[in-house]
Amino acid sequence: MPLVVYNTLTRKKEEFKPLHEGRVGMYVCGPTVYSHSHIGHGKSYVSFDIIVRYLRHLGYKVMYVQNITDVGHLLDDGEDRMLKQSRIDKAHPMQIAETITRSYFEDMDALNIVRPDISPRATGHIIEQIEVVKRLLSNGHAYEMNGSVYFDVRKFKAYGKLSGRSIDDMKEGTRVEVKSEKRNPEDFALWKKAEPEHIMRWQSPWGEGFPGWHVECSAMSMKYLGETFDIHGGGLDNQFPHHECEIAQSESATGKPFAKYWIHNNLVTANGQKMSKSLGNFVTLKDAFKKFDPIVVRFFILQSHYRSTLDFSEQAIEAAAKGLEKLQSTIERLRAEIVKEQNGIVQFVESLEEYRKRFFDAMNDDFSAPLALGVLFEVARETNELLANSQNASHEFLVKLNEFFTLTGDQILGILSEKQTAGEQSLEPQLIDLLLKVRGSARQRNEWRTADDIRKGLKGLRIEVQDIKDGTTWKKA
RNA sequence: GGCGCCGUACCCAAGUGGUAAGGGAGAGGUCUGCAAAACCUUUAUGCGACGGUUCGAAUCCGCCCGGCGCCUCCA
Repeated sequence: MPLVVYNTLTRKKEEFKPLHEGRVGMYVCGPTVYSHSHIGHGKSYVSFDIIVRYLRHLGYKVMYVQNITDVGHLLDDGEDRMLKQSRIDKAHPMQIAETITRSYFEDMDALNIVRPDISPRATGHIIEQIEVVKRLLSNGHAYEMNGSVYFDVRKFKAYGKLSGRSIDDMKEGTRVEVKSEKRNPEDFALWKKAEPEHIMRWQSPWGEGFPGWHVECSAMSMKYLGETFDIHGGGLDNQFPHHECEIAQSESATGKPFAKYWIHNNLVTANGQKMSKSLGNFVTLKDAFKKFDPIVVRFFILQSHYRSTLDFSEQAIEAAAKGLEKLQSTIERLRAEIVKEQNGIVQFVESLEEYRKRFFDAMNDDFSAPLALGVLFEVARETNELLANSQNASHEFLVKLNEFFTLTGDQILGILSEKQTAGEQSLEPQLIDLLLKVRGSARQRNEWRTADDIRKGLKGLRIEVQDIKDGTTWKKA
């Protein structure tokens, strides 16, 4: 089964075929850096992380570009997001941008998200953006008005092809306000004239100003990936107008198709309502990490498909935490067992190859991580069964199993990291082992009080002790 | 008003024409000094309601009910 992806542009699943053999150019809309990321951002970037990891697993050389928006994102009242935050925090907008950018990467790293190859800042690409605007002016797709430049939407016939709407449909009931400066209300700003009090300003052929929000993505994606590239991703809430406008201005500027595949991830809801900064019903990743391991958050996100909404609740994420723990403890036991010499012959009822096939079929079907996870749980159940009678297992098979989990759970899904290699053995585990040895002999003498005290004491230090068939294991809680 | 999505067990969530994955919670059991883990068994004659197409529908079509998203701030 070849990889198929759902393309928003065609509204159906298509076989994935990159423009250039073996290579994939991928651009994903990054954050506007004015406040800390929340679970919704987590879902978005975890989803695209899976896509990048999987494409790389398939052997594609992926160039992954994800922008950082630090200028030009305007509010309803026309104020720049960054400027508004800088006024609130009494800080320079670039201070905010820097702080939040760092915070963003911190959160993404915690979620075990592979960093983009390039994270271009909008303010670092003013020249490139001006170039796009100039091209649009010279070929008649844009017009200048009092120091601002607007895109003439009526000149781009295909406007609406991504979001499936027509300009005429949008007229009724929209929030579009008629600004006298624009020829048509649906036109959007490519470049805005800076008022005297506006701090973020750059010199341009049309006077001092700043770029519009949409143009940064066109300029930066084309700079690093070429005028036509493979995948453009982003949140569903950016499908319109942002992505529609990107297509309009890019294709008008170059005369070439922009992105071949458009991938949109769905949103996180809380009590059925979209989690968003403006609604204020969001949980920041930093807050979530105080209660849950970041990998639990990642796992929670992967339990639903990227194109489905995911309803966030403590109950749901706690259930996820337990599920992940089950999976992790299976892997831990497997890896502990693997170092022992084993001569058994017993394997699974269903062959590992069958499971492998089901896993990759799931991933090939529009990156269905939830289905793939289901397969991992089934393999884990069989593995546990095998390990319960470990003398029956063949060493060779256990190694194969470990390879399977490493490839699928660690490399592709990013939730089952390989145990830290014991390069620098710290004192801690040695002390714990020593303590457990003492406890073991106490148990042999039926001194249960001592044994229980040690177990209780270690639990207080967040170390969980478990007695198993031939010995005692421990893990950090 | 326009465009679009969703409704599957107590909770989360796959499945998009062949007879309901997976996780959590609950119940019973095996193992066990106790605890924990693990394993086994069990929990939806039914997928919002009603019609229709079909040998066969959660899946396709129609209508209705309920929820949500976008329509120039959002991942």
